[in-house]
Parts: sequence; structure tokens; C-alpha cells
Amino acid sequence: MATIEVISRKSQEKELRKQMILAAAKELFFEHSYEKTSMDAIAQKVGLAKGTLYLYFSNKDELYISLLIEGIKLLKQKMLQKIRENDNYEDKFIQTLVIASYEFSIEQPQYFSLMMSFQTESLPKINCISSDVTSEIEFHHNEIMSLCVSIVQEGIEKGIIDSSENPFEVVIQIWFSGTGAIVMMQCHYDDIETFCRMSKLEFMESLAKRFYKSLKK
Amino acid sequence: MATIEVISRKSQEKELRKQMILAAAKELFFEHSYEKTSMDAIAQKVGLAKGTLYLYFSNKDELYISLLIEGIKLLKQKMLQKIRENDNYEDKFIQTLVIASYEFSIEQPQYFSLMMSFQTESLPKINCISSDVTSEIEFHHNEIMSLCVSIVQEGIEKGIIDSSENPFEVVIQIWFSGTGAIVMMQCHYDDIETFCRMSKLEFMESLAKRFYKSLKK
Amino acid sequence: MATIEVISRKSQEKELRKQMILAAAKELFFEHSYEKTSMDAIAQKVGLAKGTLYLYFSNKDELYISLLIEGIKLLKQKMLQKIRENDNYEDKFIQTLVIASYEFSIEQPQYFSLMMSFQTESLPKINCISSDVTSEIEFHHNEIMSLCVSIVQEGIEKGIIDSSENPFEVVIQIWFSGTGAIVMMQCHYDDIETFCRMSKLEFMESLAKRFYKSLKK
Amino acid sequence: MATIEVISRKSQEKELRKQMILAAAKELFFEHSYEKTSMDAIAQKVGLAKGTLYLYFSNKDELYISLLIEGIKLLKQKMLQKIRENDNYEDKFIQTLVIASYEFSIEQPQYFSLMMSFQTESLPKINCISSDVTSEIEFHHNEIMSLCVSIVQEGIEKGIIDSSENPFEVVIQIWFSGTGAIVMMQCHYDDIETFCRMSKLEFMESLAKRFYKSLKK
DNA sequence: GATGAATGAGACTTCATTCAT
DNA sequence: TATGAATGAAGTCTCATTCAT
Repeated sequence: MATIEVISRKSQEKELRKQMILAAAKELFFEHSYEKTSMDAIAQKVGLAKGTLYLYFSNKDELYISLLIEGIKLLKQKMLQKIRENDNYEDKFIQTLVIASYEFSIEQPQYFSLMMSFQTESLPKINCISSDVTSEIEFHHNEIMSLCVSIVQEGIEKGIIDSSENPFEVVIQIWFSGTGAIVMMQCHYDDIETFCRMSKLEFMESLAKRFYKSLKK
Repeated sequence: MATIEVISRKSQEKELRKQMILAAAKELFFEHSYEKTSMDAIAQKVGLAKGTLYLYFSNKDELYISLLIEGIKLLKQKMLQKIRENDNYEDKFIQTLVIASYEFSIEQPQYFSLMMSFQTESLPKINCISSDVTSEIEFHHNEIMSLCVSIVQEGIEKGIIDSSENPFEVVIQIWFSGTGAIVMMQCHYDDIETFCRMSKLEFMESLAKRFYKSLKK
Repeated sequence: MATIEVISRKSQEKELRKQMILAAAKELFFEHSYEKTSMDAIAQKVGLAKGTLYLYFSNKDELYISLLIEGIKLLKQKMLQKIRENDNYEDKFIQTLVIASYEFSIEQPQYFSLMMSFQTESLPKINCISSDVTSEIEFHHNEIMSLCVSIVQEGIEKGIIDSSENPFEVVIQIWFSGTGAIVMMQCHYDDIETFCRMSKLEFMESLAKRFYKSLKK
Repeated sequence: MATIEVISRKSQEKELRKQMILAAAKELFFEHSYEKTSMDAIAQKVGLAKGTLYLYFSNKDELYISLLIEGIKLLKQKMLQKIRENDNYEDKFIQTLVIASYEFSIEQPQYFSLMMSFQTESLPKINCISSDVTSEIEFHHNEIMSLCVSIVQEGIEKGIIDSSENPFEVVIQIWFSGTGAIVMMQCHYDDIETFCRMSKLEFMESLAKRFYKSLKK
């Protein structure tokens, strides 16, 4: 019994260390980009020896990808939460398809930034990603898509959204442009408040509503 | 007179060299990313010695930034051209605010990619940018914004767009989300054609029209 | 009594473990060379923890040397066997001085290779060998030499070999060059069969006979 | 004209540097083996920066192989010299096939050691040798073989060597076992003088003569 | 202006060895 | 006795930048 406890505690500690490393890496990758963050720096930030990192992640790439997956999972959870929390259809639509991503970009700017730079720099630049990992990313991406598509379908079934709309098209248009707007906004962060005289959240809501209206019967 | 001519010819040659270097850098940056492109590789591609590059650009970052500015200028030109070419207001609106960026992303994928990765990785990551350069970028960015804003204002003045709309808000919403959608599309390029059963151009036009409709009186 | 038995069983187990480690190390050292074989890999192959190896061998070098000694012992046994098995003098001479080494190189290529690379890279390159070990190697080497010398002396006593020959010189000439030829043969293994149109065994026998003839009265 | 001189001087300097690096590497490889010699150590020995080595040799392996080829060339030259210097057939035979290698092992112990450790550790352990290099090694090896074979053939034609002998077999037997004996001798260097009461050169000559006699009609 | 050899800091990664459990 | 996480020195190699020519 005691042995089992020890093993369990050890495995917990190991998981903890892994999380600590991921946390340090997240901050540094965000602050200096993937390429400019050295394993040295990460190790120093966690307070571990350089070699120790390689006990937890076989690669710098693997570390990066692990963060990415972590991020995608968090976004998915956020979306699921939005679905649960909103009964009113319009709210559910707007919150899940647009605001979820926005809030995520505010609450987890590092993860969001990481995920976006992965989009921009695109897969091939990561040297050697095992197909396991790419398929895991694919999997979560698809789940998020399904989630969004089902919301649009619900709208069509309820007679709220025009039945001539292709749910996939709608999702891609709104999700892509919403996410894209967030990225642009992060860069030109003053423009919104200066020129539009509204908060970013209001700006995103306004964007979402405009979309929503255009879908109505 | 002769001296002036010589000077002028020399300065032309110098400008030519600069352009050659930029061209080589553009291709390589795009193909292998900023970090993975070495000055060696650029020099070899232009057929110049490594040290020579430093006569034209004081460091690698400056080369990168120069390309960025070049890109912004090209996009601005494309937008101006769209304005000139389209008399019909709807066309002018859609072409300038959305399709210009899309076409630019197709015709000059290297520049577009560069500009976007700059957005994503954000300015502070470039080591040592003189304020001259940032302000030059700012300048061109603002010009593009003004261009777009004036188009929206034209719509309001013409009574096509609802006068309660804030031109800045409109521009940022449509330009940011359009550009953002293009980035996302580049990454998940199959999704559009597979799920929406339309070409990317049609997709972008559809997105733009949806927006345009939502602005009408 | 019981205690003694326990101790004895324990010591047997310990010896067994030691042999298992040596076996794993042998295969890996041969497959990837000494330097490219990690203690990790050895531990994994035996199914023990890395730290455990250090309970049996105080460091990597000792492991290597242990194998070496093991190899020398095996070669000695092979020679003794050849002496026992051959009554006819010429056969005994040829089999013990030349063919024993050749067969050993075929049957125990790992050990042979290890022993030879030890010859080539020479002792001083191993970091920290206690004099105990070097003297053990010396001891076995001398025993083998004595064995060979006694065979030559037997030939002289029997009047088969010219009495003016110095037995030591003969042994060193034939054993060294025989072993040397085997090493070279391993490297240029095609040359023999291609150019000489004989098997390697035949080649070695031919070499040995040539030598034997030159010694006869 | 001046330019050409400058270029020529530069290329001479470059060649000189290359030789300096090779010289330093040779000593260190010999002293500590390939694996235990670091590029750092080589750089320090030549008095150059680490990175500079990579301007002359793209790899650690390439550096090693360059030395190897250098060594093979030197041995070939030594053999050619022996052929030129000796008119008497027996001398030519013994000097070229056996003593050349021995003298080489004394005069250029580093090269000899390097070449032998290459034999022992065998090609596959060097990571990535371009086929260019392997074929260059092959080329020189074959030339040496041809040289030796032609000497044996000369003996057969002159009626000195029994015409039933296969020249290839003879060469391989004598050259391989001669070289092999030298290696073994280097390791157990005391044995010869202690037990045989002769110098190593005398020992090698004795070995060669024994062989030579066995070939005579 | 143009060259390209030289630099040396710094990147990722490996691994023999130790030591707390 | 056995473990295996942790260490940190050391290894190979890259590359932006400088500077003598």
C-alpha cells in the first residue's frame, strides 16, 4: 500500500514538474518567440538543469507542441462552457463563436499568441513533428469546428438562421474573421479605443452582432 | 555635369543592388522563416559577399523591416488601384477593403506572410528597431486606414451606408477580420473548398458582401 | 549453514546479474562502438535501472575492461582446446597459433573486435584503469604467450623445427601477423574471396602452412 | 597581375591554414582517439576560433577522413620510393611490401595509428561519408594493391617466385600480416626486444625474409 | 566600395555519474 | 539492494557581425 502511495506521489510530482516547465516555456515563448527562446532560458526559469528538461520533453519542438495542444484544449473548454452557460440562442451564438476566442485571448494571451504564431508560421517550419501530434491537433481542431457547426445547425433548425446558409461556411467566416480580428487588434491595440471609442469587448460584440444579423431569416 | 551623372548612375546602381538584396531576402525569409535564413544564404543568392550586405543594410533586422515597409507600400498601391478601377460604390467598397488584401496575399504571398508574421510576433521582438522605422510603418499604416475610412465616409455621404455607423469602427471590423480570415484560410486552406464548396475568392466575396449588407441603411 | 547458503545464493545472483550486464554491454559496444554506447542503453537492454549498473561496475571503463578480460579468457580456452584436440604436431601448431584466433574472430566477433580496438586505440586512452586490471590483462596475455612458446619448443624438441629458431620470435611473428591479417581481412573482407578465390579459412590455413614450412629443419 | 598575385598568396595562405588544422587534428586524434578529441581542442591547438575550423572542413568526420587520405597518400609515396631505390629484387620485395609500412609506422605514427583505427573501427561508424571520399580512399587503396601485385608478378616473370603462386594471395598475405604485426607490435612494444633480443626493424626484416623464402622456386 | 576569413557567443542535445528514497 | 530523477559539463555546429585587405 505504502509503495503504491509513493509511486502515486512520485507520478504526481513528475506531472507537477512537467507543468512547471510548460508554464515557464509558455511565458518565454510568448515573450521572445519560439526561435529566440533557448532551452537554457527555460531551464533557468524553472530552476532546473538544462538536461532535466529532456527528461520531460524529448525536444524543444515537443515542448512547443505540448503547449499548443494544451492551448487548444483550453479554448475548447471555454467554448463548451459558453454553450452551457447560455440558454438564449443569440447569446450562445455570439459568445461561443466570437467572444470565447476573445476572452481566451485576454485570459490566456500566451496560449493565444502561441496558437496564432503557429498558424502564421505554419506547420512545416517545425522540424520533426510526429504524426501522432499533428493528428492530435487535427482532432481538437475538428472538435471545435463540430461544436460551432452544431450551433449554426441548431439555429437553422430553430428557424432563426436562414436555411439557405451553409453551416460550414458560416462557421469558417465568423470564426476565422473573429479570430483574425483579435490578432490584428492585439497588434494595433490602441486603434480600437482611440478611433472607435469603445472597449475591445464591445468592438468584438459589435462584430459578432453584425454577423448574426446577416444570418437571420 | 559629368560628375553629377556619375553620382546619379552610382546611386542608381546602389539602389539596384539594394533591390536585389531585398528580393533574395524576401524569397528566403518566406521559404525558411526569418530565423532560419542566414545572411550567408542571402549573400549567396544575390551573388555578393556576406560583408557587402552590411554596406546596404546595417543588420539583419533592418533587412527584414525594409521588406515589411516595401510590402505595406505595395498593399497601399493595390488599394489605390482598386479605388481607381471601381466606379460602382459597392464594388469599390468590397474590392478595396477586402479583395485587395486577398489578391495581395495571392500575388505576393511572401510579402503577405512576412507582414502577418510581423503582426503575430509583434514589434517588440525585433531587437533594435530605430524609431525612424517604426514611425515609417506607422505612417503607411495610417495612410491605408485613412484610405479605407474615406471610402466608408463616401458611402455615408452618398446615403448608402447608415449614418449612425462609425467609419473607423467599420473599417477596423472589416479590414481586420478580412485580413484575419485570409491568414486563417492560408493555414486551413482545404477547409474552405472541402466544406464550403466554393473557391477562396468566392468565400472572401461572400464575407465582404455579408458585411456590406449589414451597413446599408 | 542457512546463512552461508543464503550468502552463496545471493552471491550467485550477483554474479548472474554481472554476466547479464556484460552480455548486454558486449552487444551494444560491438554494434555502436564504446563511445556511442550509453550506460542508459545498456541498463535498458538488461532491464535494470541506470544506477544499478554502478553497483556492479564502478564505471563505464571498468565494464569495458571486464569484457576485454572475459574475451582474453575465452581465447585462451579456445587455444587450450585446440592443443587438447590435436595430436598431430603440424595440426596442433597451425590450429593453436593461427586458426584458434581466426575461429574466435568468427564465433565471437564482438569479443574479437573489442580486443582489437583495444589494441589499436591502446591502453593509455582508457581513462582510469587501476593497475590491478592492467596486470590481469598482462597475466592472461603472458599465459597465452607461454602456451604458444611451449608448442614451438615442443617442435624443436621433437626435431621438427630447426633448433636455431628463437621460440619467442617465432610465436610473435606468427601469432601477431596471423591476428593482424584477421583484422585486415575483416575490413577488406571481399578482397580475399574475389582476388584469391579461396575462403577466408583456406586463406588463413595457407598463411599458417607457409609459416610452418619455413620453420622446418 | 598584382591581383593574381594576391589571389595566389591568399589561396596559399588558405592551404597553409588547412595544413595547420590537419596537423593539430592529427596529433590530437592520435593522442586521444577520434571520439575523445573535441573540435574545441583542435581549434585551441591551432590557435583559431572554433567556428573557423568549419570554414575549412564542413565536419569533424571530414577532418578525420582528410587525414586518412593524407596518410594513405604518404604510404603510397613511401612505397614508390622503395621501388625506385631498390634494384635488387629481394630488397625491392622486402622493402616495399613490409619495411615501407614499418618505416611509415615509425616516421608517421599518428598517420599509421589513424589508418589502423579506421580499419579496426571500420567505416560504418563514421556517420556520413560522402561516396566521393570513400571512393577516393578506395582508389588509393587499389593503387597500393596494384603496386604490390606488380612486384610479385615481376618476381614470377623473372623466375624468382614460383609461378604457381597467385600474386593477389601473396600480396594480401604478406601485406596484411605485415601490417597486422606492426599494430600488435606497437601495443606490446617491449615483447620483441625483451624476448627476441632483436630490434623491431630486424624483427620485421626477419618476418619478411621468412615470407620471401617461402615463395622461391 | 567590395570582399570573405575570422570570430566567439550561443544554440540544442547527450550522457556518465550521483544521491535521496 | 535498487531506483531513476537530476545534474552540468561537454560536444558539435551555426551565424550575425567585424575588419584587414
